[in-house]
Amino acid sequence: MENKEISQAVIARLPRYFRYLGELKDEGIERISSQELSDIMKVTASQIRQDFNNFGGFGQQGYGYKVDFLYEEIGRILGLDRTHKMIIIGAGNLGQALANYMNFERRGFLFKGIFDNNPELWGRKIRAMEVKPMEEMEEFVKENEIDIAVLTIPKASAASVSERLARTGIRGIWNFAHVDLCVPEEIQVENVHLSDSLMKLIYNINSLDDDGRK
Amino acid sequence: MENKEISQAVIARLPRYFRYLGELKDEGIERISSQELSDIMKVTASQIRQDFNNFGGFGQQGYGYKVDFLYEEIGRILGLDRTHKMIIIGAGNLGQALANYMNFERRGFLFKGIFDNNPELWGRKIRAMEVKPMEEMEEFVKENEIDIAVLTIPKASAASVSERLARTGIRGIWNFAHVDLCVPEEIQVENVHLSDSLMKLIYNINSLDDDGRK
DNA sequence: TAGATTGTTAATCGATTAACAATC
DNA sequence: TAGATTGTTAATCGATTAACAATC
Repeated sequence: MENKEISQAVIARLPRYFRYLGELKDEGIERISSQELSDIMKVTASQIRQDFNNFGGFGQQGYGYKVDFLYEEIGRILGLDRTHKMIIIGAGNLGQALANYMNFERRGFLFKGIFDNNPELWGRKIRAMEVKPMEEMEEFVKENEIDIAVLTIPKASAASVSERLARTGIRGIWNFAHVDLCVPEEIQVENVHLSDSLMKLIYNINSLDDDGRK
Repeated sequence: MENKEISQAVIARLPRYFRYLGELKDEGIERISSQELSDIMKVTASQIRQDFNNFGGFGQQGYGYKVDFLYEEIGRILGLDRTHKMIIIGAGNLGQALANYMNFERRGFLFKGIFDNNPELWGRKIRAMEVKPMEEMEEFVKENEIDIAVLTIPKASAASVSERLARTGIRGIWNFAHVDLCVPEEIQVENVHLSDSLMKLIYNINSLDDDGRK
């Protein structure tokens, strides 16, 4: 697809563009200029044009961007035109919450299985899926050509589970465990460290009230 | 506390330092140099020293850093030496998962209430807390001096709820709703956009397999 | 004291913003 | 054609890294 390495800063902004364009589309808006989008999204028009141009010229001089087309293109860039098969590892509260979140399916994220090593949970149904024992994980990943594993397990077991996953040919790990995983570089890891996020919020709250303003 | 504005890039790294230092502490390690920490954390020693020095000199030339002391200091900087009162708005799967996550309490994050506008959930117990109707939110925040609201509600209601929250004197919003909130600047917002995170993972997976390597 | 390692300044790198020529 | 707005180059800004003097 794209070969010139795109910076993670740009990639991190794509889903937000995608979200706003989707909303514009739903409102029936057909065209938008970088300046108008800039006003709505509170980022510079310059950045918007730079970002889009990393992937080719999506606009038209003197006219702007076709909302529909741009939305589709960004979706394609993000890989949302394909489906992705996922399993959840750890059927605790968070694992179940993610499994039950319908909106992921709308975007082509398909939950195929959920695993836990607590026998009490085995067989319990979560959205058409039965919780399976961890022992069955490797075979399941291979048989069902799973792309992504969602790790919602305690930090203590994350290292060993991710090693096991690495040997199955999985391509990405969405990691909610509170550790940094160490996996071969052909496996992508996206971390969601919730407590880090909360700590950042706390810092910002406290830094604000010292001098009133920021 | 600190007045010279610290960049968000630095602040975002603090929780990770805190985590590694906690682990070192648990292992009984007393001192560490920026170079050793660099090896473990895979960031440059230079960055580590720069980051710490934003908040004052925590080390000692020729010796390094005292793990214990540094851990405490970073905890203090992040505000983890105080307690923070929180409510959860939206008692769906995610709201319940967060409510049940014990580890937050260990760090001084205290869940004081959980609200939902679904009458079927009212009165249901989640960890010593009864789910309350949304109508009681404002009064509850004021009476209990709540600092932070966790928004685990659908995007459609996020705007109106955050407006209501803004009038209660809340200081921060931990936003899991998939929209950008618009609140007065004295209220800090920390977004956790799960689907954005997942899209980023998808992009990185796909960008990798085109040319084998990155 | 000699050795080690910080704190801090200077150099580099990368990302953002500004400007404008190209062009629809 | 004239006006608008992109695509893209150049300028700026900020963050990271390197280097080294200060000092424990």
